[in-house]
Amino acid sequence: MDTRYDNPLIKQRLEKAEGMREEGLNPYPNDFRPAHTAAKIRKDMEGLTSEEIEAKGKRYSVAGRIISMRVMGKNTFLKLRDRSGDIQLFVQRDVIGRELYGKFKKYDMGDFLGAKGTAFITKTGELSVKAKSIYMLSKSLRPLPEKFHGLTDKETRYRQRYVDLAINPDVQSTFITRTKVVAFIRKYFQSKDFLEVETPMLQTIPGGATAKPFETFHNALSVKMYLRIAPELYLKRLLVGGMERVFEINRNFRNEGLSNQHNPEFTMLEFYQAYATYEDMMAHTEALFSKMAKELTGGYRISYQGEEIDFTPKFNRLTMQEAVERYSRGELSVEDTEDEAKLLAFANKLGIADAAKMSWGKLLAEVFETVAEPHLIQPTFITQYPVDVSPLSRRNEKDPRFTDRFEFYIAGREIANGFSELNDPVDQLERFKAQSAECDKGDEEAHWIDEDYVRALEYGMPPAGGEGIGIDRTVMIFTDAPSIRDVIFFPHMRPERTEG
RNA sequence: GGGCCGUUAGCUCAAUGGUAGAGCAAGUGACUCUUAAUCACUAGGUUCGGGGUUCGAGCCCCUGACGGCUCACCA
Repeated sequence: MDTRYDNPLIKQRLEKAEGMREEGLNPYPNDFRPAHTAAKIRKDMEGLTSEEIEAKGKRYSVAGRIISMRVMGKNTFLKLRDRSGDIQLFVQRDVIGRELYGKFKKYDMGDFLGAKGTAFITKTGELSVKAKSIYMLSKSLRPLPEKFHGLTDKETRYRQRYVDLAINPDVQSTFITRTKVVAFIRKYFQSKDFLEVETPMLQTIPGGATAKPFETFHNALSVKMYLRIAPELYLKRLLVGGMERVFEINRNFRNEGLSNQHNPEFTMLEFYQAYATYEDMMAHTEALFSKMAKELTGGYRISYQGEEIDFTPKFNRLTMQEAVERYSRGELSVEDTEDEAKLLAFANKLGIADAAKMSWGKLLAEVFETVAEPHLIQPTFITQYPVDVSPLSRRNEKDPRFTDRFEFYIAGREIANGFSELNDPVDQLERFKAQSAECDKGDEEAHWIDEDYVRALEYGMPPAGGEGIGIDRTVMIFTDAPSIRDVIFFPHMRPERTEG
């Protein structure tokens, strides 16, 4: 049963639309072509006096959504919003005619309107368009939220993002910044001779990360498939094939919990460069973030949730062990972290669950995450990751307990993860097998054995560095967004109506 | 998944267990330079759903749905 028109506010508007049809007018025409935007008019008239503007007499045509309307007898002021911003429209009965003005007064906030006219400045100093003619372009049936408080209910903002975008001005600018971030990244890697590629989202062996995948099924092939948790293993197959510099910006899917920093599908940049190491990856990261800060904000310092983040190179750099020492305030020194008993005692003190079952490397990583991670506010590289938490990274030549891997932190969050790639097929197979054993022990996220990937490595993969950068989290930093939901147009939620 | 908080008119919010209100939006009228325009009048509600306690429930209890924050897991 359709109850939508029970709402008197919607019914009224519907009746207005029907009234137009009865008069032979289409409430949804598509024959008006605006030649100008609000911003264009502003730019044209910038710095001119009222007299100069009127003397120009240039005719404009604009279109947009009515976001406010003040009828004052024979005059009406309304604000029109287009993609570039807002422009005030001044409509007078004696200009557009008594009959049209009478109909026009019944237009509603939210309607799309086209107008033609000349620019002028009102007595109170606002640049406006004096309408010579107006056109209803699309009748809005649902009332928009209130003009002063706007729409603040987060659930409605996320579920009905179109309303959020239409009336909360900062929302569009957040997503415009998102687009700029992605565009900047493309430009950066293209300038470094990287090729943008696309690899499978549907995979039979979900690899390249440790995470629970979404499952699906391909009917024609009659095979179980998974939405990818990372593109990594495919991109490295491209290295095997001789594509020495590749990057991909695309969605990953992980069947895990949601939070302020986790959406089930999220966007990841991954890039791989032959004849490079994790040091080169850190250099790219530093260049990318510092240049991006400059391009987006004009400077190296930005504000995130009340903290100043400084992207002036060089970024901080600590080994994992050094970070533990520093942020445990010396309670667990670098030397202590070498002592498994001391490390375990400290982990227990921190309340890390199942610490006794963990290997030394896993324990170190857990302790690091608990004690140091939240303090890594400024852009910081953490290096020297233990081999047992790094199944795809190249071993450090001086200390085989570690890999040549780093993670990049901003505002206490992991933003990127990069390493010198493991290209020894024998070592890789052993690590897959070790992960497989973890899997048998019940670790649902342990890496699967990907035989074809090992076969690819057996043909020979050039030494390489690779990295993944979380795009959503990066955008959060540059838009001062507290939640990942604020930088994803349509964040996932439970369905709003539960029928059946 | 755990804990805490929330859900009342289109929106933003009120309401000791005692007739559910306001502002904006809407309708009617006034108004030829407004900026959250102003003024007058009018209309607008299954208080998230279900059950219970009570003479009486928006409020108390139980239960379900959805969301926010947070912890756990992860990027």
